[in-house]
Amino acid sequence: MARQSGGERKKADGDNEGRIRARNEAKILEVSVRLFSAKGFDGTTISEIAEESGLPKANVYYYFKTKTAIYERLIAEVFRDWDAALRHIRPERDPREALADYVREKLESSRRNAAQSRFFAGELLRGGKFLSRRQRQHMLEVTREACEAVEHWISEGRFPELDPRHFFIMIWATTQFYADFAPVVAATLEVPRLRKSDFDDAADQILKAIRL
Amino acid sequence: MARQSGGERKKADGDNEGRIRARNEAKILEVSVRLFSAKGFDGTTISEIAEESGLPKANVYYYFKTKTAIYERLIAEVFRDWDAALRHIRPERDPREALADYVREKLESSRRNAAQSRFFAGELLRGGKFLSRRQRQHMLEVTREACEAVEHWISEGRFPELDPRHFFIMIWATTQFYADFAPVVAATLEVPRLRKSDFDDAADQILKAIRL
DNA sequence: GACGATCCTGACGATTTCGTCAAGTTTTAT
DNA sequence: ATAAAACTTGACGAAATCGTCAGGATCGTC
Repeated sequence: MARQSGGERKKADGDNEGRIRARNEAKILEVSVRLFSAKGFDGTTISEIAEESGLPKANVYYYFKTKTAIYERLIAEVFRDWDAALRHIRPERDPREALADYVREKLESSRRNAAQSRFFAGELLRGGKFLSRRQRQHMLEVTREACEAVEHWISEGRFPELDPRHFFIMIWATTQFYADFAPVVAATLEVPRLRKSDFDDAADQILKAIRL
Repeated sequence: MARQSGGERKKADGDNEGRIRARNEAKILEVSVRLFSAKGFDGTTISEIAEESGLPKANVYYYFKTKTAIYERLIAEVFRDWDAALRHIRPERDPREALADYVREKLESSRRNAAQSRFFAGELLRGGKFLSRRQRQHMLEVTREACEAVEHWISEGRFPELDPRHFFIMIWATTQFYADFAPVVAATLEVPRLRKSDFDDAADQILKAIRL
């Protein structure tokens, strides 16, 4: 796609060209991810989304054909960044450093996008019915690659002899937990609300707890 | 089978005394926990619960005043067993053994009661709004006690110097993950469905991965 | 065998939700 | 200026849901 290069900007005297759609869709999605993550698919109504977006309901339907369309769009968006942090896991890197970067980035991104993270967790908890075959396939491939990197480390004796798949499951579970179940974590840590420093502590503790 | 205890029988020409209520409530709860865990509170309808219970809807309302009442009852039931496995963590035990027992029991119980586990996870994911103050308090106390045991081990140099609270969060997160996000785990392990042996492997790998 | 308690049930009403529509307004391009 | 495209909106219809109710069926006990 990316043909028709050269001048992307047209006239654009003000700065509105197709902007209205972009702005309104963004607003709807932003509100939706929060509501879906807090109340689930069925618990969220379009009227509510409309209200919190500052748009009349019929206008929401102008931008999205159905409630499911909004949900699917969100899945796709969240999924786009799913494996971002995993890119740190590469065979040529130092295992310790790579892992530290990975854990820190995963924690930080789930902290920053807590609503997205919870939204996605909720979807997976229900079995991930909205995930397309293509998306599942992608998850699988990325995981395989990361496992290969770990196996490479193990073969060189730079990493403990663990099943990399279980190892990654452990890391995912833990890093997700802090953002997704924040109230439980906060209660456990006996703080009113999780702050960045709690996430930093988490990263340190996780890395320290794992045999490396 | 083969029950028909020693002195259990009352008069009970048949064996119905208050049994009908017990049986029907149990059936309703059993169906509900499955449906709630699969579709959430709002996504589950009373008609559906009725249908799958083999009862007419009005009859469900005879046993439970509202949908919320069913949900709250389930929370209470699931919560009753929440800390069962934690009882293995006691200061006088050997840390390694205690932890092994704990991890194994937690994994096994979430495997055996997957629907309950997912149901509870869903509730916590949404912020645990249905948990009573008393229940939260109980969680906190039990956690504190377990942390004290770990601190005791640390003070004797029998355990790595970790923050026990983060440590337990890590264990909870990981053990829950296998049952709650079973489809993701199965995909990662590249098996069609998780079996008991996968959970056993998980326990071994978790215990092996943690620095002890 | 009768009588009170427990259990069962079809039909119903009030409300809410999704999604549509047709008619308006604003923006953009020529 | 003008016409097409993009956007906005109040009102509406069909369907689903929660929870109720009044009366009938069964059960347990004397």
